[in-house]
Amino acid sequence: MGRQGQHTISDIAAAAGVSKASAARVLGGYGYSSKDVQARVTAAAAALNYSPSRIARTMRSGRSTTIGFVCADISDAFFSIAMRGICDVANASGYQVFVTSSDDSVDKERSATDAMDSHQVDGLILTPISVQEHAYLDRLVDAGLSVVTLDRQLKGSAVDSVVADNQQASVSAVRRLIDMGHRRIGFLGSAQPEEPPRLRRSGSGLRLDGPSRPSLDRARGYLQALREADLPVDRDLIGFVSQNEPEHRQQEVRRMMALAEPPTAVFTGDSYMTRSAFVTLSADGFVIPQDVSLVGFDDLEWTTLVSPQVTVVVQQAYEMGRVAAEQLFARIRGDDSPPVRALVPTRYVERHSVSAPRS
Amino acid sequence: MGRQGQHTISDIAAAAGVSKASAARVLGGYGYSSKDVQARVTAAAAALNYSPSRIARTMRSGRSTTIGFVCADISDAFFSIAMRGICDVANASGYQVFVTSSDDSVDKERSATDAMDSHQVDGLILTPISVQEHAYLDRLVDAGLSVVTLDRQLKGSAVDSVVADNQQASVSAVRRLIDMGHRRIGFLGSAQPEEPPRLRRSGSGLRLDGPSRPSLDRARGYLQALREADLPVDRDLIGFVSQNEPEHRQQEVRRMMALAEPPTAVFTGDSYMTRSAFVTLSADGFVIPQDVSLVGFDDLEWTTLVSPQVTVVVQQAYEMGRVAAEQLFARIRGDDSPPVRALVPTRYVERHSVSAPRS
DNA sequence: ATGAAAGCGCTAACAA
DNA sequence: TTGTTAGCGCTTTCAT
Repeated sequence: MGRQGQHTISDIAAAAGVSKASAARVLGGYGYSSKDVQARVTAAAAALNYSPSRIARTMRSGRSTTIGFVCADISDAFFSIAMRGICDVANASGYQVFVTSSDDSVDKERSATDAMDSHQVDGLILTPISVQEHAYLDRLVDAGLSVVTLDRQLKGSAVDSVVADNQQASVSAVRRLIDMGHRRIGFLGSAQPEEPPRLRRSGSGLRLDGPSRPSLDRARGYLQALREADLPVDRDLIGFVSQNEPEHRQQEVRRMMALAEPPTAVFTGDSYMTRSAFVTLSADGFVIPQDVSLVGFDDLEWTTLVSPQVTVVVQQAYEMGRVAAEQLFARIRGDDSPPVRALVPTRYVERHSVSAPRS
Repeated sequence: MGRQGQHTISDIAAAAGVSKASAARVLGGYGYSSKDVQARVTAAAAALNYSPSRIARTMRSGRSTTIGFVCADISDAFFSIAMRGICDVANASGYQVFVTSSDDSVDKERSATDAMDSHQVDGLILTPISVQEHAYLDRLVDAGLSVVTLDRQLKGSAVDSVVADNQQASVSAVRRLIDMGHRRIGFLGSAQPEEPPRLRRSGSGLRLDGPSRPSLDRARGYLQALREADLPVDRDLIGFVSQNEPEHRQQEVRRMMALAEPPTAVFTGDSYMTRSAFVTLSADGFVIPQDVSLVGFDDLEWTTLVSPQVTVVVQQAYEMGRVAAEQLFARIRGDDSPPVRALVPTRYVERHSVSAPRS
């Protein structure tokens, strides 16, 4: 009897009249054992309601059958849905999963990953804050830990990543607006304060430098769609709001709509911006879509309950979590093929916030 | 060097020129050690970037510094927000937390708790499916595991629970409607298919038998408010919809509004029912609140974005998770006072879906 | 096919 | 105050 009255493998072995090693072989499902021994051990385990100590197993084997998920904020809808996908895959393989929120703080992220490492997780899924600084992660990877990043990709690191097809999704959404006749289309997105977006002239248009990030890739898709349609890019029609200055979102919407030539359609790069745009436009008396069309990112419940219902590009959060976990388990099982960058498709859901521009 | 190139306490001891035990005392922060030894061990640990193996520590000490959270569905807003509260408390104490969704399946709940037990969690927070059958939980509790239930209470079990002040919140909300002049108030709630609510005549009114559950306690609050105001209880103004028949929600709203004397106000017992009521009433041409007032439970984002904004009773999910974790840690630290039933207050947020009844 | 024995990294008695 | 030693429960050689 070990941990608080639980039976140990020695109890089972004794009850079955075999050695610890034989009992372990049957219970662990490895090595050789005769039918007779199998039956006796199985019976003894059932009779004593035996459940192996995963801790002892981890200690000895080095594998814990646990993984970790470190995201910005588990109470955020996107992450909690992705978490569900991760858990479903993990649980199906007998794994348990640890979760921690990093609040977009590099320190918290670091201590979370370190803590999980000290619990010897077999793998880690995370949404890294900084796609630039990841030395501490590389150290874990070098030490043999399997890592998959979700929603973001590390720059210059050889870990797998799973992201939505952000740029292509944005190209399609903006192209759709162009096809309907819009010529002045605004883009409103968020930006990481630490790694602000840098727009640069490039020939006739603008180019967006820097690493791949959902917010930036969506802006890139916007620029690409304009370029492909030979439409001019107007710097005034592009707005980035720092994530730690949410009060600026409304200001940015107002600035854009107060332009001498305001946009006839607005494409927003994330759910917060979509919400701000919808609320601000409505509050300021703009009728959607007659006065201005709106296409947003992410499919939150409210987008179907307001009037008009909002046309959105949907990120498949559950699917992204599922794919990330599948990829992680492939690595845990020993797959050592080159790093992959999985693109999870998005869906364009047309509702009622888009129409052709007024004459 | 142990687990994939990590240093062990022996490495630190050797580097510091002391015994394993001394190094352990310094690193583990227990027992006696001289300043000199402390300094050398700390320096060695820092130099070698040492991080203790929590697995080995758990093995030896029996405490894992992990807890588990088993909820119905981690992608649900209520649970993911509660999870955040749990994590914040746990992480502040150096604990990691496992999460699993049970999908309201007794089998999944059972296998999830068993799995967590085999990982030797120091405590468990869960939202039990059945408040009646909990033999397997009692077994874990008897074996010394600390357990706190969240949002639901086990009937006839001595474990701590943390729930919203459902009945009182409902009394207040319904009383507010009564004070505004409403006499015919409808109640619409959800019910567990396995443990359906049983309404029974009791004197002049109706009584609701069965265990304490959020959905039932809210209905009880509704009944209590009517009773206290000496208003008659009309069975037709009470509707329960089974959770696995969501399509019946709309039917129930329509049935009630089609009554010869329809309600002038509706109180809904959960977020799903609130949503259905809002959508159905709007779709059917009822103007809220002129034709019918609406008070809902839970404060989801959409309730502030629709028109009219919905008056709600807010459950403080984060706070509930926080309180549950605090209680759990008190038990883990050895508190053996009698079981507590913590009531987390709700907030009544008046918005624009309520007014006095028409004449 | 089975058993004996070593040992994963740490903590906790105990001895010095 | 410090060091020695014995395990926690399991897996994994290595013999048999």
